[in-house]
Amino acid sequence: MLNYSDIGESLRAIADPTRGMIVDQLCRGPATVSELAAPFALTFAAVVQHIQVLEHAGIVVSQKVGRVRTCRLEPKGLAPLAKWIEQRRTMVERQLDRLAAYLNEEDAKDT
Amino acid sequence: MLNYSDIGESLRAIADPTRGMIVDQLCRGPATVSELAAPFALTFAAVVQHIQVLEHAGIVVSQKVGRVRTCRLEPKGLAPLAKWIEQRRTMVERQLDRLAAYLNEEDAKDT
DNA sequence: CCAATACTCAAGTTCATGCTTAACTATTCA
DNA sequence: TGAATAGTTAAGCATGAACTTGAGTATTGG
Repeated sequence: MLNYSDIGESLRAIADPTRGMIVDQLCRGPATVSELAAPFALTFAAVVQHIQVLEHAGIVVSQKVGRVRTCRLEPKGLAPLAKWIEQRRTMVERQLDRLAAYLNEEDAKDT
Repeated sequence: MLNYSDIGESLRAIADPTRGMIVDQLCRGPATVSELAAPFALTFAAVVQHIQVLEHAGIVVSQKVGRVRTCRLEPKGLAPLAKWIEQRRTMVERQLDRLAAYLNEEDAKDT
């Protein structure tokens, strides 16, 4: 069972609006740092810092060729997060099932 | 296609460690505000504020009976988030497939 | 009815994070 | 070689979010 400590960092990484939109952008394919920075009304340095956070969290990988750094999403990066959410969703479903079963039981007693 | 604006609030809601652990706890079943507060070295008020954030984000629902408020996870609360992540994961997979196909093509040319 | 419980709310403080500035390195190209 | 491009890094500022305090309401039990 995954718990919060397993996903905290990636969660905090994508929780920032700018970083969330960078992920959205990288979904459409790899991009350079300049390309990623272009849509934002931020300094270059700010965007670089965001990319560093995403890389440290294992969500983005990059490689530098010459003076150009190209970033892309790490395929396995979002996997633990997906798993954590899915685990919680199924547990809540099971809770609902148990509740329904309990209510049926009570109902049967009454009649 | 979901984009960041659709999930930003729920993402920011669960990105906080305390709130993440509250969600973890609620996974095991409904709990009162006092029960949720117990594990933390925080004031009651702080935990109440966290619960309010989770409720506002649609992740937690609660009802008050007498003086006791009982909280549980909203089954649909994490659904958009799960969908957003899944969309991104499949898009990255497709990128990898395209890359593999391209590399195979190049390979064929060389031989 | 009084005390204890369970929670609510408002106001003020503190601290982390995001942002900018500015100075720097490395690469490309004319 | 010199200028432009692409990115890196460090330092400091500033805003918002998390937290505390303190005072309040509503409910329960003896």
